[in-house]
Amino acid sequence: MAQKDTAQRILDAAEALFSEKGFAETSLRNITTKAGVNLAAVNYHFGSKKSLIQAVFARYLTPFSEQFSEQLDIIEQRENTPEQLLKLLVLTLNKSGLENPEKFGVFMRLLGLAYSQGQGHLRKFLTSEYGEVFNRYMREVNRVTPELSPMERFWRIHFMLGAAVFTMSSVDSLLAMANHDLGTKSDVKDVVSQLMPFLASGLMSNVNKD
Amino acid sequence: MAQKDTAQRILDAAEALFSEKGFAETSLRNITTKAGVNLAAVNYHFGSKKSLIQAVFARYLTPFSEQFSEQLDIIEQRENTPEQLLKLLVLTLNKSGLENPEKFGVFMRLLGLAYSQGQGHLRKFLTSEYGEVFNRYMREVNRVTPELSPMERFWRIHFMLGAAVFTMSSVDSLLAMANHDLGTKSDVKDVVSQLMPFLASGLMSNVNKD
DNA sequence: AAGCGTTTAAAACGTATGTTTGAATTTTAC
DNA sequence: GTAAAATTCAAACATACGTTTTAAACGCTT
Repeated sequence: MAQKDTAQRILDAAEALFSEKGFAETSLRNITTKAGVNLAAVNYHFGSKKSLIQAVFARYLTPFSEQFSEQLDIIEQRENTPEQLLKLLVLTLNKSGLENPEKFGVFMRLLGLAYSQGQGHLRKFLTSEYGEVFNRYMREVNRVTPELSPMERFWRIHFMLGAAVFTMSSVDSLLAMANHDLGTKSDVKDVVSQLMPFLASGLMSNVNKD
Repeated sequence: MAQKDTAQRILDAAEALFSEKGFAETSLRNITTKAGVNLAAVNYHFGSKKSLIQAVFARYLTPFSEQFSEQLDIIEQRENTPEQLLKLLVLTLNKSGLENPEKFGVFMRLLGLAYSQGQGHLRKFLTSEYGEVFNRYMREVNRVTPELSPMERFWRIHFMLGAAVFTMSSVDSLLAMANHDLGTKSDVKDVVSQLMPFLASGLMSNVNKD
């Protein structure tokens, strides 16, 4: 293959621009210019803009879901706490190429976009491709929260998802704001370590734990 | 004025389409067709698409922020609890034309879009127009959570914001999903009454309250 | 080094967008 | 009732988009 990394360059440029401006607001000309490749290269390597969007997600999610699946094999065979289940998530994120805080923010922003700008084709692609692993995780959540009614559990999960995705989507700008206004020097790790007890506390709200 | 409600019809159509598909994905031709008005009417009445977007937000936020400001006048002169401050928010929402659960979902979805698809001009418009009221509310939050460090408070507020906006953005489809899967008959009111203790619990996580 | 499949390149295509125009129409005001 | 102003309308404008096309350049195998 001549200059094998053209597809990679496109993916890099696309994910950066998507996470900054969204899918519809990012043109193929934007992407190819930033990537330093010809306009037609996108359609040559990926077929269409839609497929490119899916490929951007797949590059993150495929290694993640593989790692996650392995971890699920383990924890499915032991008793766990809600905190452990949360920790498993961030641990797996760190193990699948997302240890870089910058990459992590980009990924979460893309995840947020998948929800807010979900273009139909993306929703279908994600659930058909990664739905099974997600369901396995949810089964574990059920196991560790037997005190919650199905309705309570359903909504609290979504509250948690919202807090995580929403905050992490703009974690860089929020960090800049916080560090400026409060004179601190926090980073993404600090935010995550604040987020987890928040989520755990919300999930177990009104549940007597002793 | 000839047929005074043309601007209103445009706003109605625009807010519905924006909340469904986002700003960039909604064309002026979409909007004017749905509104049953001429294409040029948007530019005649609002000047541009950007101004139309701002007008859609203003129609909700201006009455809300007025109501909210009055409520702040009251609670600023007494001691409050975190729960009361939360309740004040949903109470004011109900008092400013958002008591209709359907409208409420639309508004929250727009709010989510303002974050994820924030087009710059929107961010500037919102902070310059409603920033002051927001700051007054934040000052009250500071007062009722003296146990929290500024950093803890900052992040927990954003976690709460995320949980609320994210969930309420897609509250209709989530409700449909929940009611179908769990065989329940919940509505938006029920979700809000589940959300509030979740948020309060997260906000006060690790704070000894006795 | 010749040939062949793969990749890049420039250009054009068709379509859709936001906006502007200028005339027709309606409403308002006197 | 008529002139003036405000509004509607159909049409065209210029621009940007995703995609396709055709030819040139490249890399590998023989």
